[in-house]
Amino acid sequence: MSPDTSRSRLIREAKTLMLAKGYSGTTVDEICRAAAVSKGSFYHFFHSKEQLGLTVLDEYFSSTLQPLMNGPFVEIDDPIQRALALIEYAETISADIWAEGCLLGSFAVDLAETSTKVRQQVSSRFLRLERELAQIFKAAGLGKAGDATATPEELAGHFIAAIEGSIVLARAHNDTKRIARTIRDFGRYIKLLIS
Amino acid sequence: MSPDTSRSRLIREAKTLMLAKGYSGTTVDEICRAAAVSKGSFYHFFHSKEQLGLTVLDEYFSSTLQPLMNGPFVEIDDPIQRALALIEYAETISADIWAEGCLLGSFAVDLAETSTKVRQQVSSRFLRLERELAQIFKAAGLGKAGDATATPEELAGHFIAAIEGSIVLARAHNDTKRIARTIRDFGRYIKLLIS
DNA sequence: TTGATCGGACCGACCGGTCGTCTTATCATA
DNA sequence: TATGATAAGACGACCGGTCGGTCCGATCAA
Repeated sequence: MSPDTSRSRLIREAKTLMLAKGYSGTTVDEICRAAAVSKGSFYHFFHSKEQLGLTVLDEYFSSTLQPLMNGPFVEIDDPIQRALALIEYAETISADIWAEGCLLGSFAVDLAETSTKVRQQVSSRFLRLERELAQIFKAAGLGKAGDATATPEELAGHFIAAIEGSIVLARAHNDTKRIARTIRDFGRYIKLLIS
Repeated sequence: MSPDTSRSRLIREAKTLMLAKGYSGTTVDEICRAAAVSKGSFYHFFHSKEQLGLTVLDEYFSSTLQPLMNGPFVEIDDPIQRALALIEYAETISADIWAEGCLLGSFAVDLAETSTKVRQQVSSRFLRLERELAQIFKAAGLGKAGDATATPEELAGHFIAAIEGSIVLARAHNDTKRIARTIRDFGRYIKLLIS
């Protein structure tokens, strides 16, 4: 599963450290030390710290965020029940997958005005999530009405924002449970829209 | 209003730079250069970078976030209309006050695991906002019912999370309007709870 | 033998922070 | 009104250490 090569160790330790202290707050020396790899080896595998960052971002998305969209809810046929199950699933696993923060959000805050390349990667990955969520919400019949109702895209944006924001608050208050609580409340909103 | 002393210039430029590049990504030399102040003077006014950070945090809260809670809505007598006006007010001014990000959220992400002092300051200021919001929601009769309804505190937490998260997404997508859009959608939720 | 992998000394620039010195405003005393 | 003591403010060279990144020789499997 995780091969434990020098390269994979560098990525893994970089992910942990950057989640804890941000991109700028994490040094290459520190990553090398944690991965028990020399600096020469580091620059054999990555030609810059930024390139490692992009690689870590990719790994984070496909190993942590993508699985979220492949939860058990995908097998539910009724689109309304599927949408509700998705939110419930997110609530259930939230404490596990976001206990240390979210790398997309962290990189967005840290690097949006510093590295265009990172910003674009973060943006496109958030958009991918948003599109998938909007599709599920739309299939559930959400956001079809006139003026006063949200579009599926707005609901998806609200959902992701609530999650990302609650991750920030969880860090600030040192209280992981906040994430699940906020997701649960977003679920109440969706239930109101359905009924 | 803003005195333009060396000290105030240091705080102002530090705020701008730290919003743009985060705490770790901003150096003391850089702040001194932007404020046209020598390094000796910097350490005459602040005995460390962290102390400047705490000062900037304080200034940011009282000059940017506290005014949000003193908007025109405070003069509305009907508690329901007041709650709705608060959300609308937040939506209106969101593009202005959060165009460059939110220092509370940024510091939470950057420093929560590095500096206990900063984390506590961020936490207590988020809590202050949350309590005030919860009070307004509670007065509007929100969250009094049984099991299936959110408490005023949960709604306030959801509101702040949605705002903080949308600020992160706005940075990621380089699109400030996202913040207002998310706040508007939270307003729809509150309207549903009222009716 | 060759190319991937690894090791770590080394680089110039920059980090947060110190220090001694100079200038300027304040103010009691003569 | 002139004087001298005091202190706040300003300055930038300087400190040891660390930054991201380079370089080249050693090691190892094919």
